[in-house]
Amino acid sequence: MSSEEQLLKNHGLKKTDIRLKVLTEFLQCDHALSHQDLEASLAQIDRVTLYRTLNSFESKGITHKVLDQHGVSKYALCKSDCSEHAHHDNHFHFHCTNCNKTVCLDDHLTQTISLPKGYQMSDIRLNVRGLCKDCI
Amino acid sequence: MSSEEQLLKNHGLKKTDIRLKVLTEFLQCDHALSHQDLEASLAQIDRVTLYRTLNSFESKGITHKVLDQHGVSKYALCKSDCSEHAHHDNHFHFHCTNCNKTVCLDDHLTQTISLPKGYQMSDIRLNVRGLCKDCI
DNA sequence: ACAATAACGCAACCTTGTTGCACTAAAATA
DNA sequence: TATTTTAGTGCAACAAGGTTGCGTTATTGT
Repeated sequence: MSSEEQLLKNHGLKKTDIRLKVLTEFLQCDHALSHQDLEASLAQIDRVTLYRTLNSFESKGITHKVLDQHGVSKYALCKSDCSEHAHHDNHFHFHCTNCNKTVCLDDHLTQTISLPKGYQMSDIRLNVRGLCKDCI
Repeated sequence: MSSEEQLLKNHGLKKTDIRLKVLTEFLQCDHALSHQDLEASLAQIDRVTLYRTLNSFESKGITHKVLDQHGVSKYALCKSDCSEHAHHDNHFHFHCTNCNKTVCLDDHLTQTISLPKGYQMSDIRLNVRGLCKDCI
């Protein structure tokens, strides 16, 4: 059974051509992919189906979503134990201001953040912007 | 001269009715405002003009832009010495997951972030999500 | 007061993303 | 294996956020 099929099975999703193709893209790629990226590499795929595919991957914990520097959604495979009800995607993300690629970083927040009185934190999104290795 | 007029003069923008009204909104408000917020409180304003107003405020350093948790632009007055060429908006922002209000926090990043080899950081966006004082 | 310049208002457009519905394919069951 | 259930797909239509072009109007420096 391919990695793609394994992923679908493990997360309780039916095996379909489109899902397998989209997963192949993710597995071959070292950065986060936008809807537009995927539409380009998988021509002839219906855009609505692709949106729905990305949404079910996210809600089943196969991928996590990150908004890039322009507010556009990008998706990347979850490293490990994300489940339907809890994403563990509080790691940082890097956005290249030149090529617009987004990559996951390994770092987590260590400093404490002081909030105004009465505020309650649930999670944190830290986005680093700059130039990636290919754009320096 | 009103604070609104002062702000326009200091940043080299012509004084117009619309700009004064938009600035009044910002001065009266303790959280960041979206285009939609402003369109609602300043009815009868042309939406394109409002977009252009917000863009010139940002490029002249009167306001800074922050993307909220859904990727929608919100604008808030800059605290002090932002100029045309350098925003100092590396402070954190808080997004309430209930009422969707965005506020500026005073904290800055103190921890160092390790990037992959060959990557270069230019700035950081840290967004805290949670519940604000009115939504707990 | 006047000319130069910047701002405004409108129409049209683009991109990202969603919803409804009819049709088709996957998988569970018999 | 044939059937039935269930989920996925494709299409049309729509909505929100945001931009561009262009003619008109207002602000400001002389």
